[in-house]
Amino acid sequence: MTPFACAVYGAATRIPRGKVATYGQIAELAGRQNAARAVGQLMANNRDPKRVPCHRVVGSTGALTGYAFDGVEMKRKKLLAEGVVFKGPRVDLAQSRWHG
DNA sequence: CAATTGACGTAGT
DNA sequence: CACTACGCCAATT
Repeated sequence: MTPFACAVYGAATRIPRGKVATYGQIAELAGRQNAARAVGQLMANNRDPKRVPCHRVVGSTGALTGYAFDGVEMKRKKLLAEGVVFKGPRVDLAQSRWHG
């Protein structure tokens, strides 16, 4: 595990239930403000979906971009179940965005 | 070590 | 708004 990856997963773990964070946010918490893309890479390659709530990570617009194991559909359901507010096809960041 | 890849982000059309 | 064109970064090949 690289230090960066560790920071990223660490940050992701801190996301409270019912809230979501953007890739950019995670990148920032991990110390690389414009590494949003790299963050996605790690999530996609994430071998421990049980340890990291990667379903609480969405795009800056609130769009659900992907979910490695169960697909975007399942991701949406999970968030919905946790109380995340959706605005049409995407998350309503105005309400459900996590402020760390 | 260089090239390729991907769950991004912002600005412009 | 939806779509395109570029910039960015770390992991993999």
